[in-house]
Amino acid sequence: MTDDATASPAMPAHPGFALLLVQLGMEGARQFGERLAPLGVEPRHVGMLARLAANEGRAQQVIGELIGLNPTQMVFLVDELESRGFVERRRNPADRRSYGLYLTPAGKDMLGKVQELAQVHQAELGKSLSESEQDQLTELLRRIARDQGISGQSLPGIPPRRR
Amino acid sequence: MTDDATASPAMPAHPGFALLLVQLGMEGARQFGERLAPLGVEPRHVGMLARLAANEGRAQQVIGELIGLNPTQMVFLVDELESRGFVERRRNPADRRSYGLYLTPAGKDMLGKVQELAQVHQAELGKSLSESEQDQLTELLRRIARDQGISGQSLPGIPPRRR
DNA sequence: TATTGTTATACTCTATAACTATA
DNA sequence: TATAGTTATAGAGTATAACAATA
Repeated sequence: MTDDATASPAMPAHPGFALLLVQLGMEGARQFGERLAPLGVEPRHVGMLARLAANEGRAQQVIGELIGLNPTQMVFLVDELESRGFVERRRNPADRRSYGLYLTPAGKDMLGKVQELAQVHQAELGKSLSESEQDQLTELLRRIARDQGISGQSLPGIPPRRR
Repeated sequence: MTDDATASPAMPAHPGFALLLVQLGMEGARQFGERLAPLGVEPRHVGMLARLAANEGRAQQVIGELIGLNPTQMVFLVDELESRGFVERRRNPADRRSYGLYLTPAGKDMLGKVQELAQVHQAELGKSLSESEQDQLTELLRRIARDQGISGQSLPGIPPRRR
């Protein structure tokens, strides 16, 4: 484990919701990653694309701060997205040290596809529950997330800047 | 991420339960790891201890199979637990190539403490919900876990043997 | 020859620090 | 000198393959 983002409260026959959350979170992430693979992107790319869509034109390191990635990590991630044609670096004429990051049309297409995929993924994951049960679940999880300081903008898989 | 067990379905203002599960799973695991730290153990040790308690005396590689760890990983993990005095390797007289693994009294103590900690952890995580809401949540998550083939014995953080 | 456990090796990831070009 | 971005380097983690002892 990296920062050890993995845990296993001891294992009773009927696990509590804390252990279930970890198990389901990891399994869900894994499945989503598999669904993503045919599109030629990985989970980390998706988080970046989504963030970029909301912050077009801002400098690389500024966006890195928002996501919780250091400059080095940003370089590699943006390199990957640029080589795939999803992101464009444009020099800032006012300060030629910095770049503004922009989604290309292909990047926007990809983001749209990914969002569709996310819906399919969630439907598959929740197939055992009725629609109203899914709403219930969502509501309960949102309450926990809110009280744990997890926003809709928090990116899983990208550790928030520590210390 | 490792096997990239992390995902981020694109990020709407009101995230669905699939994204919430990943976010909460990772955050919960992280918090549990922090609670564990003062005891001198890490999440992976805990999963191992729990598995061992249910399989005392079986050979190292047999238990590794159960958990989904290869022989190399088992050596390191058991080394760590042995150096902490929680696990004992005993030669099998019938087949002197293999060891049986046993929890020491200290190991059982530690497992007990960890289980208490897990309860505290879950109480903290669920503090925003009433008791009946927590039961509801647990029930909904169990249904999903069952249909996704996740057993109470599945260890998060230790990828199940693939292929 | 096959199997248990161990050690050695290579590969990936991550984090830190050094470098460049602008300011 | 300070900052944006990049590159280089070192450490941790993981996976594969070679190895010694026993069967």
